Amino acid sequence: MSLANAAAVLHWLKRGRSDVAVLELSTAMGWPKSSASRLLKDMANLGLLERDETTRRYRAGLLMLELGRAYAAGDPVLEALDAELQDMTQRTGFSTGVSILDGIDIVVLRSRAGTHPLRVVTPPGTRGPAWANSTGRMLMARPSDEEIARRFAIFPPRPRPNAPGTLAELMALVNRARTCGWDESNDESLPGLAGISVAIEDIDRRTALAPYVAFSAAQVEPEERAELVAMLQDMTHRIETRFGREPSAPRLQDMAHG
Amino acid sequence: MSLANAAAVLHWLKRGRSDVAVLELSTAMGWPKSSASRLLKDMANLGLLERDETTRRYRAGLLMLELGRAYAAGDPVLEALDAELQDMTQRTGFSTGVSILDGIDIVVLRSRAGTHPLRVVTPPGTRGPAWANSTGRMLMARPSDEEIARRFAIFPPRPRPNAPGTLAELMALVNRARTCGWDESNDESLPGLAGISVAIEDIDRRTALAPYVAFSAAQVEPEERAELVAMLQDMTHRIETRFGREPSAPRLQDMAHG
DNA sequence: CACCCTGTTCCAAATAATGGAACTTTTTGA
DNA sequence: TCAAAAAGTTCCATTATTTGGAACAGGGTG
Repeated sequence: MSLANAAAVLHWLKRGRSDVAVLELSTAMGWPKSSASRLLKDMANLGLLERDETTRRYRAGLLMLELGRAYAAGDPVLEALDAELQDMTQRTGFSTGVSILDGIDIVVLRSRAGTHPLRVVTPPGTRGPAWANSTGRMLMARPSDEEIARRFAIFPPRPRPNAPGTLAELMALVNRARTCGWDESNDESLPGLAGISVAIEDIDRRTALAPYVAFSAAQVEPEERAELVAMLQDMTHRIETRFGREPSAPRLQDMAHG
Repeated sequence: MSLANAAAVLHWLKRGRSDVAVLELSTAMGWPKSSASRLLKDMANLGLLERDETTRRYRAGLLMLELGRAYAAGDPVLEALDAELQDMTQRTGFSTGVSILDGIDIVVLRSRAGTHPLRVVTPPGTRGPAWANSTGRMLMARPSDEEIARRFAIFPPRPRPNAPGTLAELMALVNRARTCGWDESNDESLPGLAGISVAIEDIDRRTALAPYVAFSAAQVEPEERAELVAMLQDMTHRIETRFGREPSAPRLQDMAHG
């Protein structure tokens, strides 16, 4: 089934290497050399891959870039968030973006780098650990406890010591996010990286979107963080009312946050 | 041949609609309903597409976003350009980016929106007419005249009155770009949009990259444009020397530019 | 120059894709 | 509210395509 094999190649390219050689693929997948060679050649001819003639290796094609751009393009809630976040980055200088939940990961849909010296760059398409992210936990506020428990049946290793390492620890954070309507992370996924996020329901796509602000953990004092929380909550409130929906989350509470 | 059909679906999604329904695809491709239904379902199961359960329509999947991000990621010249352009946007407030040539089109690889009120937003993956773009003409400075003539055997319609409409007009602009080492466009592809760009060889990828600045045509005076040209040329000069190559293009000349 | 490593081509056997028809579900409109 | 049309799905025998071992071709290296 060549389609399944082609999809396997793409998924394999997604996780890890940016490049594939024929023999590499052959051994990794356990396919005969001839099959690997033929499949890669066919995929390149169809525009799914590109071939570097000098190294004879294959990489993702331009088609992927173009299709990736179209992902979620035109979604009204997402576009509205994106526009507001751009203003927020301009006013505060911090990096901002929007993520969604995919299994136990978050995937960045939109982002822009801040103007502060320490730039946090997570371009659209970046995947990260949902359990070690404020965005991930805000998005996990929606699914039921059972659903979350099922996804984390085997709990993944902590990316950093600060991240939750057990289901109980994660659920504590998720519950905090549920009651407060916002969440923050500190040095949990990447060294020195901190973030604050909220969440908003996207009716069209039947998922939730999590707008976020990211900054250096050492860079921002608690008072300023409270300010950022308020900005994010005001933003979602504005957008929810604009799209004729009940503002869902409570606003502006409990800045102590544990 | 299911792989070819799947690729056809992806290319079809790229050009135009963001959505496909079964019957739509069936009629567009001339396939039986059953084949269209099966293929779309299979592609969704393999993660190439996503299905909107309410509308029963299919769209590109997350996989495409993730593979798109990886496109050209890690290419040293591209990353260097991207970093420098980010500074340039911060200093000047204008939108900047990097494009490549693909046939008679340009495709944006990297971009960021400026801070000026009129924002020119062309996210990575955006395709545009190379003949009606300063970036496109800078990139066409490399191929031979014959090669260009072959690509434009049938000359495409002008996107705007200002754009070249014949091969002769295009070649005049390309030759200007060749001698000057930079090019500008004014209201040629999109109403009121102007841009300036240069080009740099990318040895690794065996293509040329065109960094650009984009702005509102009415917004920027000739003196400031000269300034922008100098900034772009200094940037490429810096990068060329950093990567141990002869600076190729002449610098800082003929600002009148026709 | 010969060897090893990687990639390509070939062809018969085996497997998976194809498309018409029947069937189910959703939408339309009277 | 209900019937008819439209859109989508499933089924299955036929057909065509994928598959993989083996032989072949480059190309770099000692």
